[in-house]
Amino acid sequence: MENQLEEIYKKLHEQDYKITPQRQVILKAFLNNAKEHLSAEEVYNIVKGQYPDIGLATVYRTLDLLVDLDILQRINFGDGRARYEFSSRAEHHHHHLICLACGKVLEFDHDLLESLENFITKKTDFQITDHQLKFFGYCRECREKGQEKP
Amino acid sequence: MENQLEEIYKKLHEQDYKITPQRQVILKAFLNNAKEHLSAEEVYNIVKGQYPDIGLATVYRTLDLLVDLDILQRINFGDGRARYEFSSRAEHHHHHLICLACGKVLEFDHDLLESLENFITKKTDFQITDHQLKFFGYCRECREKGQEKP
DNA sequence: ATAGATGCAAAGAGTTTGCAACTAC
DNA sequence: GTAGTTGCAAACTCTTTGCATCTAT
Repeated sequence: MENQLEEIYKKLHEQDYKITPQRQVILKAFLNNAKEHLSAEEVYNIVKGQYPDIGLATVYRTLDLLVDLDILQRINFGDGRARYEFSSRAEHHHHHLICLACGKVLEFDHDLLESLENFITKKTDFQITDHQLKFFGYCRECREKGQEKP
Repeated sequence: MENQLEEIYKKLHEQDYKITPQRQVILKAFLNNAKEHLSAEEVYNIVKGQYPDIGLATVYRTLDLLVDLDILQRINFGDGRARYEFSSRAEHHHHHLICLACGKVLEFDHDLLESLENFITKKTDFQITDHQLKFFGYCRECREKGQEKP
């Protein structure tokens, strides 16, 4: 986990990007909240604690950079804002279970979509580099606490 | 195809929604462009031809209504705007192949995700009602016309 | 007749950008 | 020293909302 940060710094260095304190606190926010899917605003709020002068624009620019460098992956859960998680986590493929009642996002590990990818590429000549599989439904907690949403 | 419209009108009637000319032209826009994944603005531009006084807000309100009634399904392809397709098409499940170079969205028919849904529900106690599977990559045309994006 | 629907303009939310000041290298 | 980065505010894009007017039933 700690040398994940070193590797990222190295990657930034190699591409002549500077390792600014702002970028450091943003990366640490993701490391410290590895189970979350943080939005730009959530990152901003976390990071303001350690670096109060940071601007929201810097957060957006850093997130864009990290996505370009394939360090973060941008995901959209349909709640009107982009969310981010480490790409390295996406490599051991997991899928997202999005609760339609409370909006919570659970994860489910599952690596068996490669065969489908190969099949599709064979059939359609579309070269697949990545996939995202989302399931929508209702989590146990929401089903238990009343049937507001069946 | 034509009685699909009748069914939708019936559904609107049953729920005491009025069948206004604006709603009619919007629905027809989707019927006439069944292969597209139209955005609100695209619908607006199509529909202005037949009904020049229509407002963009009406398009948004109608799309919301049709999503609520499960006639349309809202999809997000990561291009910063919501897109829509008939839910009935989603029922015979197909997945979206999104080209990272040109943004084109191809489709691939495939119905075999139910077993995975059942497996996940069993494992996690998350009750799944729907899923969305997107593949990202490069279409043949973009691969052929130069390797701008490898 | 009347509940619901519309068009317009203004407001909101999320994100991007121009620019002068700053800083990691 | 300098190219790259930052914070701020303004701009932009997509979407939603308030309200007076209109209309399908």
